[in-house]
Amino acid sequence: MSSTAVRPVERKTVFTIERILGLDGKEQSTVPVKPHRPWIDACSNLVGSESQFTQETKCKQDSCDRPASDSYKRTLNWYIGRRPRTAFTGAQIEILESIFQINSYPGIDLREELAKRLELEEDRIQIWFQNRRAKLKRSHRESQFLMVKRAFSNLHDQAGH
Amino acid sequence: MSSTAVRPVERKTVFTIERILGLDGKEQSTVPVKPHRPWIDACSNLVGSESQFTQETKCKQDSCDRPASDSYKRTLNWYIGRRPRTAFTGAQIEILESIFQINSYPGIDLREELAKRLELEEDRIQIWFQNRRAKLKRSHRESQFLMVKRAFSNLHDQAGH
DNA sequence: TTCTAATGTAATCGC
DNA sequence: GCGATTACATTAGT
Repeated sequence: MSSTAVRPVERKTVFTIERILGLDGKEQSTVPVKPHRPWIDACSNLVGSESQFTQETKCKQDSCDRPASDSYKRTLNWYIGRRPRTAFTGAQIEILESIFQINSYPGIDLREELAKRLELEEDRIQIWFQNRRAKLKRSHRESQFLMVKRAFSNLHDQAGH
Repeated sequence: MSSTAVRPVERKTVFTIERILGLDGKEQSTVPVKPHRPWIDACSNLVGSESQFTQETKCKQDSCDRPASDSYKRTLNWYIGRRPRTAFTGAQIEILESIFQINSYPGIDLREELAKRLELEEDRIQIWFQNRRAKLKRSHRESQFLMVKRAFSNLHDQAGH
């Protein structure tokens, strides 16, 4: 496919098998790595331990691909037992937000303190601040984009008349 | 002389947790975080641009009101801020489903390809696959639940006689 | 009503 | 820690 053929018409890209399977580009080097799941211990050590991962991994990732040729990799060992999503209460969010206004990079001691106060694990706090910073960054990027766009519109308007 | 005077309080830290928690909920001049609404650019850059986001955030909250008039549904402000629901055609669904059978995690290149073919935005494709995966997972959970329930019933039946 | 497109965000992985 | 991506819970449109 990649070889140059003497064709008058260059065909558009086609649904190749590789592409549909998400295999185009590279081959899978799927070494199943056991992810870090500390909270699983409590609830699932009764079942046959050998089938737990082989089965699950397979059924979720038998179609999982390698880094696609022109973009990102979704070649992660697909989440086997993902931590149950934490639902923060309104009061917790309120506190976290107010801290965030003052310090968006709380050190370990402040995080521990918060964890104690809010009755959350320190890990949840850390993740929350990470995601919160990402959100802030997104919003900044977006408003910047809008401002640039608007500036261009204004230029156009002025030039047009 | 050698011993320092006993002071009841000597505080150097200003931002203690207590302090931060003490003023919770009062003056958070939080910069309103803007949601990601790329499609607004295309259709509403003529209107007064300064009110665009202030309006939209609140209208999500109390949007659960009746339309003032049925004919103007689309133009009323409770709709602002949410992408109009995409209605896929049967043919589009058919293709998407057939791809999904093979690969439920299409990479960016396959998604772009699909987008071109089906005349959809790549984002619609991505969201579709996300929702489709969620649906599959739901159905798996449900059937598993049924199987477990049935197994229990059988146990009961056998034990009961 | 049911199903599902869209949204927000917690959790995950790789760097 | 960050960027990218996913899963999950929820809202809302048809």
